[in-house]
This record gives sequence, structure tokens and C-alpha cells, in this order.
Amino acid sequence: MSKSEVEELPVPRGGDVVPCCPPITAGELSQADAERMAAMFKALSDPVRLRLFSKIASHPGGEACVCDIADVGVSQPTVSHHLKKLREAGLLTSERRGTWVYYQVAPSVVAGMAALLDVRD
Amino acid sequence: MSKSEVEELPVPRGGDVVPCCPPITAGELSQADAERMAAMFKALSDPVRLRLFSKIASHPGGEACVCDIADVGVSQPTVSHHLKKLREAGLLTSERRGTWVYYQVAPSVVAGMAALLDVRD
DNA sequence: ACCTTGATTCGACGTCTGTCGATACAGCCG
DNA sequence: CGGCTGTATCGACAGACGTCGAATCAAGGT
Repeated sequence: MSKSEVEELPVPRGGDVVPCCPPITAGELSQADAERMAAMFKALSDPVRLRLFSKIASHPGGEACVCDIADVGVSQPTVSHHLKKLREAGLLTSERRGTWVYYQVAPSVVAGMAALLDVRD
Repeated sequence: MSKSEVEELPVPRGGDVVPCCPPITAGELSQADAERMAAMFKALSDPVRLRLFSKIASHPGGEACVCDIADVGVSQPTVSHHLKKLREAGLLTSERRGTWVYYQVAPSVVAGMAALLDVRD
């Protein structure tokens, strides 16, 4: 087994919109859908991760170097740990360019979360 | 101190839209905003809570009796515990009518979460 | 080669969280 | 009143989580 670790969610790249789940008002979530979505919400359920995510999302192009966003009040290993969590949840992708590592938001995945929360009544 | 417990977020009722936070692409979240939003995402970060929430949201009128949604595979005290968490996060309100307790979704709060995740690029 | 800088992994620690059974509370109905 | 049903609280416990310092890996520069 070459990947016994936490399974990394596949991250769709490009402009394709991935309808992860119907709006939550459309019907009950299945057990499987609930677990997948819960994992994504859990990734954003920490203030540090939320700030890291917002720093990346608000950077031009939706991407940022770790060194640009590391100032969130915790140690640098902790920042790395949180970025890994966000990446494993499929909300971010990472790419090494020379000395630095750049993280990008996965827009379609985040849009899927927003679509789930469409509760207009 | 009459409420030394977990502080319950105020739940706006009625049709008024509450712009909790600007889209996450608009700029970095402040520490305080990050903590408030993280608390909401944390409330939806559990599969059981997500299924309870979806059952209520998909009920007509966005409200449901506990007895109608309690079948999610965990014990009744655990269901009650999760509903309390969702209520404390401001995502649900509760109301006792006779023997039964009805939970309703707080649409504007959920809409605020969705607005935060507006990451169109 | 070596050292420096950026980033990840490792190991440990205290805290928070989800779960349960037992118990208590709130209304209805005989 | 006394029992019954629906819901909430309590106390306990195992497992997950966030954090850190130390160590390791990756690229560049001198």
C-alpha cells in the first residue's frame, strides 16, 4: 500500500463546475455525501485555517506563497500543518516553484460548498 | 453572571438579510470574523449534524420536529446534543409546541456563510 | 562543498469533541 | 394524581485535534 495515509480528495482543475451536492433544501443528505461535505466544512472550522484560506483567496490570482501568508499568529510548522489539512480537503492545491511553495484555491470545490448552502426560502 | 455558558449567537428572524462577512476574496478576514465564521463552519463539520440540518432544511417550511429527524444512527441524547450545537452556532432556532420541540433553519445566517464562499474568479 | 532560507515531517502534550447510559425535566392523558 | 412519551442534561470515557520544538528535506547562493 503506497498511500495508507489520509486519502486526498481529487481536485478538479480548470473551469469545469462540479455539482458536488444539490442544495441542502432539496432533500436529505446521504451518509456518504454528509461525510464528504463534513470533511470540507471541518477544514474551514478553524480560525487559523480560515485566515490562511482568506489570505490565499484574496491574493491576486487566488494563489499565494506560504511565506506571504505565514503571519497568522502560530508557529511555521503549525501553518504548514493547517495548509496540509486544507489541501487534503480539496480546497487548496499546492505547487513548488523553486524555493517557494504556492497554494491556490480550488474555486469549483468552494463553489460547491456555497451551492449546498443555498437555502433561499 | 446568569449566562456563563457558551454564548449563543443572536439569530436574526424575519426576512432581513444580514451580510455577515464580505466574500472571502474581498480581503483577509480579521481575527474576530475568522473566529465567528469558524464557529459556524464547525457546526456543520460533523456528518450527523449535517444530516440533521439537511433533514430540517428539506422539510416543508424549513422546520421539523425532533421526533421526525432523530433517525440518524446515534442515540437520542446525542441527537439532542448536536441540535444544541447547531442552535448555539446560530444556524437553527427551536420552539416548543406542546409535547414536541420544533427546530427551524435560520436562512439569513446560512446565506451569509454561502456569501462568504463566493469565490468566482 | 557548505551554509542559509523556505517548507514539511515527526513526536509529544494538553485540550476539545462525539458518544453513550443514566437521570431529570416537560406536557399530555387516563 | 400517576404513568407515559418526548426532549434535555449530566458524567464518563475514548479518540481526534491544535500546538509546539526539534529534526529533516529542498533549492539557491557563496
